[in-house]
Amino acid sequence: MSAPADDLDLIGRHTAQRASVVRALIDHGGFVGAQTLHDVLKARGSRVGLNTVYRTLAALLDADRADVVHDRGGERLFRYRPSAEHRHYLVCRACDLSTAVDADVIETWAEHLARTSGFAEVEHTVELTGLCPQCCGS
Amino acid sequence: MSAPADDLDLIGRHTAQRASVVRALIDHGGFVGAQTLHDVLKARGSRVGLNTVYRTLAALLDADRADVVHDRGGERLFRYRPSAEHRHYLVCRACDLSTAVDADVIETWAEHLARTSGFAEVEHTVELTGLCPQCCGS
DNA sequence: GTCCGTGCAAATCTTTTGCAAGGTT
DNA sequence: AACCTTGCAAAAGATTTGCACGGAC
Repeated sequence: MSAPADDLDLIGRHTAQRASVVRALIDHGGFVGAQTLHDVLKARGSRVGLNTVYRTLAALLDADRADVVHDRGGERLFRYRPSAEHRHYLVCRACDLSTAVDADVIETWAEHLARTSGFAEVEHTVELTGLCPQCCGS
Repeated sequence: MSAPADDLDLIGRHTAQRASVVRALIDHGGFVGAQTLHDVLKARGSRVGLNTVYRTLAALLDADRADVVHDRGGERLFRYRPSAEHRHYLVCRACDLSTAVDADVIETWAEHLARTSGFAEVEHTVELTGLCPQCCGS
């Protein structure tokens, strides 16, 4: 079981609202939209404002404790990141199941590109989607 | 010089509006937002509706004649793709200068992932940003 | 002539912001 | 007590949609 308190230290003051947002994000286990997370919290009885959800997620991103991808509708989906290390994910387009993938190749390539392109402060985003074994069979 | 007529064949009927949208996208040379493109067209005197710009861009994406990236504000930026082949770009965060990069490594990695992950129809998006030589010096 | 594309405006949707009230340190 | 955080509502911004008209085939 994770300890949201550790994460809260990274994103500001300890409040019940932020704790419940972080807990809900962790419990969800995969990528989830801010509005969906808000709905989940409401269903749980947590009276948390939508903008608090947004701000908490933004703070987690700032602290490198969350990853973000764009879904096809332009909505941003967030996923909790237990460690502070950079990660990439393969997400199922049908059920949203997401799995972290080994992307050392990408990191190496990105570093090489940073050195040879003349560009500074090179950052990269990699989004992988597909149909998971469960979904491509059905 | 490119021939928009060839592109129009891919996206539906030949109309002056679509031609001007495609022409403007090509002339721009880099990534540009739909609304900005609309402004450019207005400045040129082309009375094209914003939704026509959106539809034309969507049609180009469908036909693999355009690439899209997300800027930090959530806006989608489009770039004309002369050939139908898959490409990746390194975009300057300051001036939007974009250059295509050699991403064979990525393609190979993505294919490998598709074979080993159990996922089907794996697609990938790679977005690279940095500060170009012009901008990181200033 | 038929059907698709266009334009205008309104609607939709996500995300951000203003401000007073309440909680944290 | 000082300052940050919350919540509500409204604003902002991008993209899509409804519908009547006009052009393409």
